[in-house]
Amino acid sequence: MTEKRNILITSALPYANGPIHLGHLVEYIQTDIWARFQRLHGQSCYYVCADDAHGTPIMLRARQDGISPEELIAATHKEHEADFADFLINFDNYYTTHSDENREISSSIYLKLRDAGYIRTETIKQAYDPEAEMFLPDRFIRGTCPKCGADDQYGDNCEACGATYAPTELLNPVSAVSGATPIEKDSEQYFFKLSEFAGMLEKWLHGGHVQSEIANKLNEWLEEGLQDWDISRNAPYWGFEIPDAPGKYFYVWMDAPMGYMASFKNLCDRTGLSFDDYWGENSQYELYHFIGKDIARFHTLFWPAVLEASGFRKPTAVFCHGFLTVNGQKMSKSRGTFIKARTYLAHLKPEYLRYYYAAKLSDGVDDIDLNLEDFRQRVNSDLVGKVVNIASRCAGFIKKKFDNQLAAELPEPGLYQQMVDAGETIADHFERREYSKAVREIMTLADHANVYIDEQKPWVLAKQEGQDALVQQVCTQGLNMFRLLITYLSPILPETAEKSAAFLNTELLWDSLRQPLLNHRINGFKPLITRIEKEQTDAMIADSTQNMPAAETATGPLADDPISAEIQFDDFAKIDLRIARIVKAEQVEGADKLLQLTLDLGGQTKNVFAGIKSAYAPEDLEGKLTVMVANLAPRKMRFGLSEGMVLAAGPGGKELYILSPDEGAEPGMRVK
RNA sequence: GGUUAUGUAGCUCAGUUGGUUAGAGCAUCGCAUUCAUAAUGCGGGGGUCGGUGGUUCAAGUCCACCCAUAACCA
Repeated sequence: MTEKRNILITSALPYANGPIHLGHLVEYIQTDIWARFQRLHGQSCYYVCADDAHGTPIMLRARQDGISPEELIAATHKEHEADFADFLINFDNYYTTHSDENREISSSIYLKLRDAGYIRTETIKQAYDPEAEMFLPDRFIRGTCPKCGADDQYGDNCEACGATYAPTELLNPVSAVSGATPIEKDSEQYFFKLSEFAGMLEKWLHGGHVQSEIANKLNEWLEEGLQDWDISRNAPYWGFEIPDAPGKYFYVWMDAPMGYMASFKNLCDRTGLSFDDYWGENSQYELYHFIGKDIARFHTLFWPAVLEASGFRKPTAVFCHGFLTVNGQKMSKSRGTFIKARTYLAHLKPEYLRYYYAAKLSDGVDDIDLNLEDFRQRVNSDLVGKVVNIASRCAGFIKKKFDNQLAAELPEPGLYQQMVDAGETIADHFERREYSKAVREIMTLADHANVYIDEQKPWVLAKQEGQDALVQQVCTQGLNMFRLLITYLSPILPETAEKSAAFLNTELLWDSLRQPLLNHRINGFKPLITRIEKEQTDAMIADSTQNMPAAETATGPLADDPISAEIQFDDFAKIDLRIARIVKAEQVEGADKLLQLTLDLGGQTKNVFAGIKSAYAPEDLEGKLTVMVANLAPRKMRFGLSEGMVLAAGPGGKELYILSPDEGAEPGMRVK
């Protein structure tokens, strides 16, 4: 083997004001698999992380809960650590940004930046809450969007129309802290001169340190021109005070990435590792940050520039991943798809999720979808039906007939060798973070193994005289193939790998796979993974579903389009609604949205142009019963006379739903 | 609104520099099998590759515009 690599990797620091959810776990699982793979492959790989424990939201949240920020972050730290441990995330250190190490590192980096002339101050106007006596981050100002008029929008962008703006442009702004109207107030801020690093960053981003999609994005920012970065916040603020500036604190995004260093420093101090070997300016060791695509800017612009400016090495690479959707949509508390790590664990084993994520992760920044139906079927079919089944169908014979003793040779060494050789491709996929390809490759091998057993039919041989030796050999072949597969899967399924090692009575090491297990006594087989039942995922969703108070339901048909003014019965009675059968439906030449319908009212037919082309094909409508406004005054349209309306609901486009009566209704009947 | 991505079978995804009849897994259907946690094997059906134009002998792949989704916009 070539010389051992020295690797340090990190996952982004989760914010210490809330629980870990399945979206977070995409990243921790992705990183953990990579770390485990590197170690399994004989490399030195340290994996550190920490809670991101500073900033206004934590300060306010603690205040709201009536506890100190220290108490809040201590409690959250405990929860986070337990969640990660139970998802088998194997950190070498899980620390916090609110630590002595981080205070020292961020202060010393700041002083280096200042002494090198990379810090300047400038007085700018900022939003200020006169009642709470504090400056307000954009997110803590709410008001009416200046573009679309939507109420209760954040100070930086509108969730309704997507517009971005300055908090000062917001109409009727209020502080989310006190409800007071914010005023503008001068404040002296400390800026890091990011603009001086444009040349370095330009070079860096083309050096293969980021994915192409991220490089494109960085290019765009560089072309716009880099502005200096405001790294200070005013008291009251929860964080570290800037050494030479009383009342000024480091912006949370300044000391958060330094938390990577601080966590590692803490590990070094405990274990005797050399911090400088990893972070020194000329370090030859590898450093990787796994992050979500939303925080690319902080890790690929600010962070390399700060490291460069303060005499540290820059990351070897920053790996971005996409977001998690559940059942094809954004996670939603009201749909029950905002699933906390803890809630998941109450119903399901962590390895199911580790496997499913692995089966979908690539080296790209695409979002991945957790489709719960697919999740169940995929995990059951791949892990239980294919992989573990190989062990399960061989183990019985070895136990019953051969007292758990494996044969002295493999009947098909060629097949075994093929699977050993495939390990190289699989390792390559893991290395390049193409886990989905690695998984597909491993499952193809599992298919081969099952085909082999199916062809050899040990259950038939077992009933034949004098074939015992062959039965033993076939099952030995099968179990050795299982050993290969589960070793390849061990970065993804550490617990099952451990159980399998106990079953096979051996260690699972990538490098010893070349040598099959022969003349070897194994232990009794117990089910290694059980199937996911639909009840389990259903219960998890039910547990996650929060009935949102009506006030918080920001969107939805009723919120978007409130109920109209009250009417009297007479008003309603004027409308003559009738059941109608669509006897003919056809395209209207030249019309974008219309279909021409011929409606039978039981003896009388009416011609109606309906704007439902985007949602219905004519052939799907013919023969259907629906409801029409029969006494609507006819209206001459470009394509002919329309003699009524059919009733439909929905916002438009593909989302249009025409009404249909329950069975038994007949054309011409009045609807009342 | 701008930018960067994404849009391929019911579901989840592959499709290299444009090149025969667009692939896989799961689901579904049929057959076989019963060693195995109702697991396995063989076979079948299923797609106008988001839409519309264009470049080309040839477009899922390149270009333009449009639609939808996501992230970012200090």
